Amino acid sequence: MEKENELFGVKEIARRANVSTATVDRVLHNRTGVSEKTKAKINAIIKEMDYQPNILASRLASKKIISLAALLPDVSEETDFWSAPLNGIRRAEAEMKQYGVQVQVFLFDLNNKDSFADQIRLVLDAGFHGILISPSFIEETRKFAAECVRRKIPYVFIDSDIPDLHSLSYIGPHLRKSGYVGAKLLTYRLEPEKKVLIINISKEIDNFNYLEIEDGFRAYFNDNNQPNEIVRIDIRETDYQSVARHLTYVFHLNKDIGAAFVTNSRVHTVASFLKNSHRTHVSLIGYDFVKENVDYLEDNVIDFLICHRPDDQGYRGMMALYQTLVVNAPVTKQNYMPIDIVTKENYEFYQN
Amino acid sequence: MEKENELFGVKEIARRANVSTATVDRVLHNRTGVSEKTKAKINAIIKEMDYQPNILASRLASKKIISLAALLPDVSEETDFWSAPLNGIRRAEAEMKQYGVQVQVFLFDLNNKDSFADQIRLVLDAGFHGILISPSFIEETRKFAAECVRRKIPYVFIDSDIPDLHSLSYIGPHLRKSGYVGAKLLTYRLEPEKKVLIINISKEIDNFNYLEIEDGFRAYFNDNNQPNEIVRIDIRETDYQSVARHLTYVFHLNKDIGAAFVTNSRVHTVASFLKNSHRTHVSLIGYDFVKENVDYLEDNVIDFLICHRPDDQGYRGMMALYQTLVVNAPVTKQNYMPIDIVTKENYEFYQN
DNA sequence: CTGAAAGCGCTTACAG
DNA sequence: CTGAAAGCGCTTACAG
Repeated sequence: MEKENELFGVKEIARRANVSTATVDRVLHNRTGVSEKTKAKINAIIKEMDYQPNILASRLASKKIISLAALLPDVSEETDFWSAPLNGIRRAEAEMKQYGVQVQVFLFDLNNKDSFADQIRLVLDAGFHGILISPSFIEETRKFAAECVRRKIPYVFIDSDIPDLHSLSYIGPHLRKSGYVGAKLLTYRLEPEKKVLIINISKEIDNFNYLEIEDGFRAYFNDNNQPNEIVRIDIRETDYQSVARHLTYVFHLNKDIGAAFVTNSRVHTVASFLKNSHRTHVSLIGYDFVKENVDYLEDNVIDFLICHRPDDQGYRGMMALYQTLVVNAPVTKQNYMPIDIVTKENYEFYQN
Repeated sequence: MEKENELFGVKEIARRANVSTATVDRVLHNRTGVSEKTKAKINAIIKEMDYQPNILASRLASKKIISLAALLPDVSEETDFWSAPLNGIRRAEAEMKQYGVQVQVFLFDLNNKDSFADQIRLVLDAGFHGILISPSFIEETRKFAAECVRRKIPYVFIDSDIPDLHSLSYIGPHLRKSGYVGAKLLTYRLEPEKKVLIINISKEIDNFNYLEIEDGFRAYFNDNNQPNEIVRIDIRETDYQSVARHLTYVFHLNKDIGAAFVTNSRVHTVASFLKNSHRTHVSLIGYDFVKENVDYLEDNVIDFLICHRPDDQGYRGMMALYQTLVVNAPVTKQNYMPIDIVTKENYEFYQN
């Protein structure tokens, strides 16, 4: 007598199709070596059953380990911002380890384009199954993306996006909107005759991110007919002395600056200047939950910090790779993070 | 010849202890029927190996399904707030299904204490392995907790906490700090001679949550020597007519109210009143990302909404139960959610 | 192009 | 108190 009860999963498919489970497995994973005819029959049954593979069993049986790489800027003296995404990546790693997924982290120097290119080489040569990358330099990233496409390796961008590069997913802020939010906060209590200062502190001349933010910032002024005059300054040296020198000059030229907006995490340098020069009445807004900035929040020199959940970016970036490579589930291409507003009063609950 | 290569997991433990894997399994799960001697020997080996069980294999082999219950207020005409935690719970459910975990949701009427008690009965009688609950009514929750403790069922509170009830975890806001943040935002551009209005709209007279929030709100005024006079009103009927009547009266008595703070999600009712009575110059802050409130954000009547990631609360609440029951990992007892500030400019990215 | 058999690391009756 | 054996739902050589 044959077994009467319905079997589960691949066995049931095999029974119905009158083949072995090995053949079912081949079809399930699009492997070669199955006749079109049996393939069609099996696929029909899979559809009919609305078969959902048991990932537990799959990962348990498969000895193949999946290896993911994460390519991020190193934490530097200047900023520990990137420790947050790294945390998120580690969190994802812990969860995925169970499923036979390994994670390797590669760090580069944000002030050194060559180190970025070098690490890309390393990652590419090591043959990872999926890659998370912070696309800090455009041209190098472009080459990287082309190579990944050629090798069919999925890759995810976090923190900033370069569109049209066919990344599996972008996970990070909508920078333009983020600048828009900055402008709202900055003008919320600003008197109409006061000037507003946009400060851009960066060694990279052509950083597209800051331009996006500034664009959004200005858009808010237009959309809301804000009368305030906007003054803008680019500072190419990031050390305190240089920043202070430039700011002294700007404040000398413009007596009535009521608020300042810094387009990145270097806002603490400006805070330091404002404090030293007794200008803490100037509203100050900038980016990122890093220690130096939080200290100036605490000190009432920085009014608001805008943040984009950096740890979640790392976590979700890795999970996006996991979703494609392990679960074989679809992934959203654009994942804009919330634009969080951090103040002296709520920062203690922000980081988890 | 014996097998030379080291085995993995339970097999290796069994080999070293000279017992069968069944016995190892018994020790691993604290089951009865193992002599103290072998138990000690096995435990020593487990420790020595720093053995980590493979949860995949465990869940796959075990036919036992784990069932979790979630007990939440139903979405009502008044508010769809609770759809967000429910979403998070569903998200958790989808992830846990793989591991043989089932989730069942029980809904009660927030305006009906009896329905809360009824659902508690149902949940308790059904014999779930773990329970997530929104402890909306104190006394009933107290009884519920006692019963769970007696039966050794872990339970998690979300959204609001009742301390000293031995819940596995609380996941939700620090209400006092949340009120504090509200005060900061409310006073940020408030002129010193203006009055501030605290509005409490709730049928429940003794709702401890609102008192916590108000306490934090007032604390900010003290800590920062805010000169503004605070006017306070309790409204026991939640319909628009009643609210409008009360507010008309308060605004009649106090000509110089510059800002209003509503201690819950009914802020949209106040917004509606302010708009209808042409008082939109009054700054307005309240709670929760619900449709009606977002509409008034969009309309510039509500200035800020404070939110505590309701979907994450549901998700993390279920995950806490999963951690104890399936992974057997420790769980943080207090999980304060971030106090998020939502504005017209950033709300579109808030909900995911 | 296809299948029989072993195995992933656990758990579960069942028998003693 | 303990163990042999079967099995969870897949995947993987290996053989044909």
